[in-house]
Amino acid sequence: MQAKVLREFSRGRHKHSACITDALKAAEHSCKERGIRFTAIRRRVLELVWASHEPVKAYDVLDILRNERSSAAPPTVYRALEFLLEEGLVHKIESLNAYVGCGEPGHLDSGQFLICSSCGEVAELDDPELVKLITEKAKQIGFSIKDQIVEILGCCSQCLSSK
Amino acid sequence: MQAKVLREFSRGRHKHSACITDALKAAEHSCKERGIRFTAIRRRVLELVWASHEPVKAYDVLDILRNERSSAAPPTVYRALEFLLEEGLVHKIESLNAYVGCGEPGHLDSGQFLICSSCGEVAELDDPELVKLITEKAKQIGFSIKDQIVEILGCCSQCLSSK
DNA sequence: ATATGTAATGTTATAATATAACATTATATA
DNA sequence: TATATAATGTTATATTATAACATTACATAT
Ligand SMILES: [Zn+2]
Ligand SMILES: [Zn+2]
Ligand SMILES: [Zn+2]
Ligand SMILES: [Zn+2]
Repeated sequence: MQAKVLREFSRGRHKHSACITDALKAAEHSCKERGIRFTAIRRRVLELVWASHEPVKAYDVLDILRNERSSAAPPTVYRALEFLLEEGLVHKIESLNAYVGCGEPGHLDSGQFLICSSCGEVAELDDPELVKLITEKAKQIGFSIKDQIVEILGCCSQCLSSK
Repeated sequence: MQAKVLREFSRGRHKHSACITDALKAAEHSCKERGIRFTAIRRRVLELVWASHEPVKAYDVLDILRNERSSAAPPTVYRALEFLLEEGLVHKIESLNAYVGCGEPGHLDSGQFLICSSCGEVAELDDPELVKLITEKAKQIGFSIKDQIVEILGCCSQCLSSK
């Protein structure tokens, strides 16, 4: 069984503007469905997080936002990120203190992240088999799982083949 | 197949001083074997990281160190932690920005951490089966693994049974 | 024992990441 | 339109981590 890829590596040139518009459209839809406000700030922060396939730093988002909105300050960004995290629209990469857009808003389990140390991009998998094994292993020692963080460091296929 | 527990939850009262002395002894031995200097600062920082079964913050270590050594400053602690991380004597819990002692210095793979949100303690597993599955899943999409981070959040058996 | 190079620590400053607390404004709906 | 709630503005500060350079300790060769 192969893992489902929620968020891909960019794999060379592709029409990334489509990644962004898809993500925004999905977010809009998801929020509308849940009766939740997808404000201009939240939308713009999500757009900036999706600027590339690399994880984005909160203060890099802030630097851009400051040029557009004089009132932008750290809480502006962190509140928007908090909202987006809660709604499952972005994920935090804990080992990088950085954020990535979620390729499939609203999927249940938290994904597994592949981090390429060569190109810096991050992909997201959703692998029920892996989640299940982790759950079982924990259960065997009497531990009850609420959430799990899986961040896999290495080199993506694109970077491997271009060596 | 059951995961090997490298670092246990404390499971109620136990002679924790033995955990500390064991860890220091193991570290001393490991460093001697590798011809590496286990200085007083490094030893003391490791001892403080092992103060309990909960992960420890760098600045909490620093606060204690300052009372013992007037020259203690952030680099004092971060350098010691960096050394201990490199030697496999401690691990960083990325999702908490905190550090735990390694229950079995020198084991090869990075472990899997169980974080109890009730008591705050952290256990470490070494499960080759899990490592293997993660490696295979990554391989299936052409990704080559260098390292992996697994942090499992939930509730430990001790806390579950005391509810 | 002394010189020499390297590793470790000291010291000061600052960068990077994140939150607290309270004021103001916008939005929904009664 | 009044009211409650959610969102944003604003200022300050907490937390986590590193840069850069000076000094000291240690191992080893002479
Ligand atoms: Zn794209
Ligand atoms: Zn890559
Ligand atoms: Zn103990
Ligand atoms: Zn517990």
